[in-house]
Amino acid sequence: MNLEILLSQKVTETIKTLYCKEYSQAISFQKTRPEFAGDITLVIFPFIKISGKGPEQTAQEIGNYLKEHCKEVENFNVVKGFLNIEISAAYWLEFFKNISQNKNYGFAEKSSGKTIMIEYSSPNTNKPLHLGHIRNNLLGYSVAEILKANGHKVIKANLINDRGVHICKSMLAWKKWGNGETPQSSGLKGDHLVGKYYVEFDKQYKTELNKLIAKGIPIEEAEKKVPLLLEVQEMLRKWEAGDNETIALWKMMNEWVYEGFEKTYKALGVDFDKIYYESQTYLLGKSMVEEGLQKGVFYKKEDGSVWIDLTADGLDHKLLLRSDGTSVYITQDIGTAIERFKEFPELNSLIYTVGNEQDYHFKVLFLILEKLGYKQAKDCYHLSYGMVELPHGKMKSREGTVVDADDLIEEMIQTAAEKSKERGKTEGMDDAQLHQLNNMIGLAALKYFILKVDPKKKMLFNPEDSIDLNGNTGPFIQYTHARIRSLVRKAQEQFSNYSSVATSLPGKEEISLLKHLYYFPQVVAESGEKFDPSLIANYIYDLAKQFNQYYADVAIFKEENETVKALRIQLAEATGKVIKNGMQLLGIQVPERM
RNA sequence: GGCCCCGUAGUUCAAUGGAUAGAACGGAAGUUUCCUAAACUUUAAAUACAGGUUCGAUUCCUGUCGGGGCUACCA
Repeated sequence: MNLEILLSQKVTETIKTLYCKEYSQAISFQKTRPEFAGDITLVIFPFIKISGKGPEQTAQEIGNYLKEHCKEVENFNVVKGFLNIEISAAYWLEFFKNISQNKNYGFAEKSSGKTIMIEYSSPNTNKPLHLGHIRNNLLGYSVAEILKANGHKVIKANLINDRGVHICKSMLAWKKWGNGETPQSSGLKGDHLVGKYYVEFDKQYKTELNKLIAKGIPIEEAEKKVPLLLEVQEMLRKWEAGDNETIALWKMMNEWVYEGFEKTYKALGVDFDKIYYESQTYLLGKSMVEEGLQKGVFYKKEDGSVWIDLTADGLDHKLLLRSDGTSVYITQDIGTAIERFKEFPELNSLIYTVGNEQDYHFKVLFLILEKLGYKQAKDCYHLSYGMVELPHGKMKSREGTVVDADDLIEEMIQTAAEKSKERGKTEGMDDAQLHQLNNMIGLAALKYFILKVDPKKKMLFNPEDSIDLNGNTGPFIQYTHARIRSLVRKAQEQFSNYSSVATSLPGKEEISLLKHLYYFPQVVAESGEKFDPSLIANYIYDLAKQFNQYYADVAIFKEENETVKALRIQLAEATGKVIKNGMQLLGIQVPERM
């Protein structure tokens, strides 16, 4: 049984017996700080009103009672208002027997019966992916894995932003200045080729804008009159009208981009169950605007544009349809959401993995869905993550201040390869194995670097210093795993008996590792509730660190007592398993040797 | 201007309202006849400022200062 639940019951019983009062509130425990003896700590302050005594005396009394009446409690000590409880080695041994037999330790055993759709990635098809997208993809993928581990049915969705004025910008620039360049003719990856023209558009736009400003036209007015902008708007109208030539160009360029994305996704190790295209959902959004108008939720201005008044909810007026009848971002999102409600009536939750710069957008979106009468609006959740910043500020695709995803992945693999070579511990591996290992290590460094940070917080990436491979990093954890596997291999060769059930009581060092393993299921559950992979990342790091300490302190194979030796090897093996399972939830693979 | 988020060692990150605020990198000093030194050990170094709430505040509230985002007929 779970230790906290067990002790909670005992404490409630204790209070009742000692002080003749019911304590109905939840009793909370915390981990005992390492500088004190004990495994788990009860904070006494909430009980002093009931006991009518000082914290130390209350703690003594509760501790005495627990020690006498609870066989799991071996001993206790009191420091100020804290009751530090030592759990018996016998309890830890029982616990260990359970986890070493459970292959999926930490993961939910039963289905929760819930279905959750998580949307992530959602790229625009006008430029290649950059570091910001990497955070999005890794976060979305990891949260999906974590939710599965919590017993939910998960649908991973990718909504491709394949249409809109930004897409037309790349198209127009290519049409004007591309001279028929293709991925084949240029040797460029498709998404990079298209991105090149997106940047080109911006460059030309600015040139034209400056010409207008030089003529003395006020900036605000000039911005709307740049010929290139008028052309691109015309192109969007043609696209929405189904103009053959425009559609053909659009299809061709989007195909280039998809081929490029496919490679990046594969390199990152992310995947999807369901792909949506905005080009196929925006019309539904438009019809929803009609519906909203009829219901009186929306209103139309004289110029024909459609709006919603959200001032009563503390927000602003929001545009839903342009005066020329074309749709905007939120129009499409309304359509997509409603389509999903209809397609998956069983959906318990719909999670959008999108950066926090869109907090306002999603607030508005969910409010509109609610006002349109969709009760599923309350099941929608914006998984809002912080931006990845560079030392000089935000990344901007148009201005070319981006860290390209493909470049960064390649660079990390290179760094890993150099380090592997330098260490020279991989002899006996053929080229393919070595390549696979370096891939694994390079990606672990990148993924862990991003996922160890609380998703809600913005994070900084400095391209000048490459991502570390030592310290609190993915490769550190991988290394610990490789060491453990090496131990286990050796045990299998030299000591065939090691896998028999452990019978030796764990010592102090073993218990501190066991305590750590004990918390894994709780961490998986909490990270699932909070949609926060960083909890798992930090947990695994602490576990690996603790194991390395153990490894340095205790010589496992030197131990003469066979049952003690067996316990240690099994403990190492269990630790390796938790590391592997935890890293899997982060989308990170761990090697058998490195 | 309005709304939202954030200020923790030199740097990058931790800390359900709990004990002496943890790590990593970088700095200083050590550990290899022993299971993988991508490791381990020791060490210096931080809660922007001012109030409030309480047994107790990095955490909650108010204000000041500083940073970022949104406030587009961009997405």
